[in-house]
Amino acid sequence: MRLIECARQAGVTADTLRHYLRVGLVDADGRTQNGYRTFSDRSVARVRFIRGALALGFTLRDAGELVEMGQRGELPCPRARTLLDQRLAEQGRQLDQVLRLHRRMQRAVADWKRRPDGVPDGHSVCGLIEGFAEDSVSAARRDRGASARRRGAG
Amino acid sequence: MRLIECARQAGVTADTLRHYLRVGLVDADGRTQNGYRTFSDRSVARVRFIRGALALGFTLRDAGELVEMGQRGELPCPRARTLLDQRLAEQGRQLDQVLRLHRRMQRAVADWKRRPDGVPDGHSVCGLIEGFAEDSVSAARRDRGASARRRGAG
DNA sequence: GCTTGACCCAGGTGCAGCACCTGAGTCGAG
DNA sequence: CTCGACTCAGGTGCTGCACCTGGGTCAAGC
Repeated sequence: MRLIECARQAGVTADTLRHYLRVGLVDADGRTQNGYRTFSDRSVARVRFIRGALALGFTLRDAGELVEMGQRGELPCPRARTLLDQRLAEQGRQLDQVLRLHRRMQRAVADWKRRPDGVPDGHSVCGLIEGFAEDSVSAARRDRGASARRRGAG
Repeated sequence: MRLIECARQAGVTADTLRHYLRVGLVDADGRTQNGYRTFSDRSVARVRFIRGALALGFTLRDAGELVEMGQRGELPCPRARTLLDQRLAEQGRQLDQVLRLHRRMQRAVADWKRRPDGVPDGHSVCGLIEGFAEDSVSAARRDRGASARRRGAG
């Protein structure tokens, strides 16, 4: 089958499948004379696996690693357990940050209802943002500092 | 002052400031003979404003728009209110998806504790992921469908 | 045989928001 | 005049695709 049929059977767009080809997560079986790629059911199954992995919070790189282990005859499941634990922990931290940002935004919306628009005095761009910034920037700095430390440790 | 000093006073890295220069959010005052960029206190203030905006959930593009309005002598605050409402709504949807993913991942972790590693039978890559996929892929498809509809409407 | 139109192809670029890298310049100390 | 610590400018890489360009395919109709 050709690219679009493989994509359809796997439930992804042609662009998505092409992306997986580019980064080496999926290989075509071969090429027709005019250069079109051909695919088999195995490719469909692999794309489905990748989508399942993404839906569980794995990265594309993780999915590639697991696929390669399978190809080498190793058992990917233990590695999958380890990775899932890692990704869940990362997700938790990310979730934390999104929640923090969300609360900041809610506070800003509420706060701004009680404030007039700033005057354009040449020093400030937007008094609302700058007025709110003293708290929120330092809060954001704390957040970023924490994530930077995590990256450094990882 | 030179690039790194401006960055330090604004509380960002040199790379971040260079990024803002590249995308046109900040301009240097000029160049020394050897091509080094020079900055003034106004640049520092602008970078601080951008960081404040980011910390409130605005995008870099939003920040650029507000800055330009200020330069044209318009009052950016009303626009900032509108944008913040938009960004907060988007954030809420994103938060929703992250929460969904988080719960999926937690369910998978719990589920996998009761399951043995799959056998490498040549058909499947990782039985754990593929066994969990039937639910989660369709759930993820619903999620993506919803976000795609939102993109289409926006 | 030739065009029209609907689809499909491959490979390139763009997105957000930077971080990292390369190769070169600067500048005081020895 | 060399050494080393620091800085500079501009290029590339990251994630996971979506969109674009310029062409090929193929059946239907004249």
